[in-house]
Amino acid sequence: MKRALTKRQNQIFEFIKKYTIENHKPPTIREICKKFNFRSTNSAYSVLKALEKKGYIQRTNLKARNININNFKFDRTQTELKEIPLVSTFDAQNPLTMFTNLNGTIKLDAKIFDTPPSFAVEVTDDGMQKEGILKGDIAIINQNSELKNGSIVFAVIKNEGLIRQYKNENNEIYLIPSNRGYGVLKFKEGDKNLWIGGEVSLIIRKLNR
Amino acid sequence: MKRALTKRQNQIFEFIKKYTIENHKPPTIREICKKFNFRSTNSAYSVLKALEKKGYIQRTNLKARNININNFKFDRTQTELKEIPLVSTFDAQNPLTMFTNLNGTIKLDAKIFDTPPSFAVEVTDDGMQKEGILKGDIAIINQNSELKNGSIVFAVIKNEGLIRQYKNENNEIYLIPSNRGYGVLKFKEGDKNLWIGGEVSLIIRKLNR
DNA sequence: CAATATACTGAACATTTGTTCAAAAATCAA
DNA sequence: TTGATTTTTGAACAAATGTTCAGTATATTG
Repeated sequence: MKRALTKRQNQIFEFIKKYTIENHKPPTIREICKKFNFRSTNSAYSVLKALEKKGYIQRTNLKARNININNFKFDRTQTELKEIPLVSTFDAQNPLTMFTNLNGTIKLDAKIFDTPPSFAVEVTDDGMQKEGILKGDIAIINQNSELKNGSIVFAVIKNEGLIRQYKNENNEIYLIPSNRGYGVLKFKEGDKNLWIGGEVSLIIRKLNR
Repeated sequence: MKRALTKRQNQIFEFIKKYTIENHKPPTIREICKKFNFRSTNSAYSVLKALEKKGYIQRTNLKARNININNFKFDRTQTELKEIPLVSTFDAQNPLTMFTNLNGTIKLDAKIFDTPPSFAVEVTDDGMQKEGILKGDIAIINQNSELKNGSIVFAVIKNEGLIRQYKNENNEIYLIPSNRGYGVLKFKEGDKNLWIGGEVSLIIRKLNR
């Protein structure tokens, strides 16, 4: 059970939340001081320490604006949330433009991942149907995991995104569907028209849509 | 009209947006440098200046993490988390005992549900494989939704839990697998050995276990 | 072509920001 | 009351972060 906050601690905690919402970033210690007319930075600093001790925020030392507000007020277990963008436009030659037109974000319990995911994408075809990955599913992609033959990956071909099985043989990359109705795609390593976004680490399907 | 960005400027701009979404604060100049393997902080700094000049961001001098993205939509809606129990023992005659021996809990972003879910359960067989529900998946169950013929449900038969398609005809309940290797189960309505836990509203699958 | 913008390096410097130490007063619970 | 926690001050220090200067190189544009 989380310990209750004192009046002052709550004032400062509320200010931090408000500031973060309004400014898209947490305040610095001195900004807190200014708000509450503190003459010493330690006034705010010690309250931050108390908030951290009581589990309301998390911080890492020596970083500017490093207040992370814990979202779960009623939880005993410290749950870390990972917020990831849901991408909807693709460009193999400019993968980063994907993050311009977002379809919102998805928050996921970080503890269900071994390594943090990078982004989410909606599955657009039934090419991996036999693997149980269906059109309309949300695939969570891990951008940094090492690709092995057999990995299920998210690949962008020109302006289209696909989920396929990955195979690299003799500097040729094969994108293999599990469903016979779809063809195997073959690329030379380094082909500018192909970008492998990463490995699929999680599938989420909402039923009854 | 905003001037177009160069490739590099766009890469960095997109990184800033992604970072901000994920971390609820903009990156520092040195964090940008690290991402792009810049040896000089001025590499990132000068791009920031260019982005500002072209009207994509705004900055205030000498402040840490002082990047404000213009016209950027932040999803600041307070995410409500729903914590649901992951059940692992079943008893059709005493359904509530399921919640005594929990296998932990799962927290999910409430906004992805139309109606709040009741509990989660691990799928124990491949009886619904053709529906893309595989052994080992986590099924999120909605206890209160109305059952229709064709609904995918979680059913407890004696001490076993199953995911099946539901059909009620002439006061007989049929539990129908999608996979031929499994048989159709038939029960009289009111049979104490059968308890329908609810409708499956979400499927979560972790890959690479 | 010349001028301008872009893309980087490297090193210093200035400012902001976080941290620590010492201390005192106020508040609160046992 | 006593002791622990909280609240605040003040000063100094350490680390992070932003800024500037000088220089190289390439591409772009009028």
